[in-house]
Amino acid sequence: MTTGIPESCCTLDIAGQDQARLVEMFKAIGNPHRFEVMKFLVTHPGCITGDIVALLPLAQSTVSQHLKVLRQAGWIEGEVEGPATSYCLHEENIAWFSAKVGEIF
Amino acid sequence: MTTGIPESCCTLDIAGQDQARLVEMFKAIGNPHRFEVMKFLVTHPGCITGDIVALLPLAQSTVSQHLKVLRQAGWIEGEVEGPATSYCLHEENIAWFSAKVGEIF
DNA sequence: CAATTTCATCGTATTTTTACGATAAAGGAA
DNA sequence: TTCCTTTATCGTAAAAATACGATGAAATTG
Repeated sequence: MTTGIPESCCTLDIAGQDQARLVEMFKAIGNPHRFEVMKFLVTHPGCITGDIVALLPLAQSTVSQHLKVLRQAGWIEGEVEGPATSYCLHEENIAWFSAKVGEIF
Repeated sequence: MTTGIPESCCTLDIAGQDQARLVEMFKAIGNPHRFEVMKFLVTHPGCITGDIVALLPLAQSTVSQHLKVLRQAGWIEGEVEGPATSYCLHEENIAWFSAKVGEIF
């Protein structure tokens, strides 16, 4: 017996905490500047805030804010190294994101 | 010869129009209400605006606005049917999204 | 035709996001 | 210690997103 619902291109079979976490990741990466930061980190892992400030046409404080959004959403992680902070992609969370998107889309 | 850059969990190998389009899709789906609409459409393809209004704790005009955002980002398509509008997932665009995310993450 | 249903759009208020300059904290260099 | 570098945070202004009620257009109903 079938449901009568035609097959869909995706299931979107997700809910609760997982859904909220995924939506927050979507929101964080759904900004052109922040997406650029992510791209940059692929080829410049461990770079410091100043490198990212140089990349973007934005003030240092604004970049710092964008980095905070990416960090809180789980896309990146920052490590204090002396007076600087070095950033890397958060590989574990990105893998989670990739897997979830693969499951539901 | 290698680049000296350690392997990454993703390539994010995308640019230009494709990147802009993808970021806009991320942004549109990065909202809890809009994500719920997408989930609903999986199981209720062809439903009308009023069905979605009934789903969300929002005014009709607000829901209409969210539907517009999803439509403009390419997530859904609406078809006027008499006085109503019926909505479906935009399968082609969703397939594009899924493929792109799969490529770069 | 008149009344009703459905929904997109308009005008507007509120909230959130984005952006900047200034400041302060923390570490390294002189 | 005294500077200098680096960067997060604070305060605030501007822009964008979100939300609502009211209105009007379009199609169906009576």
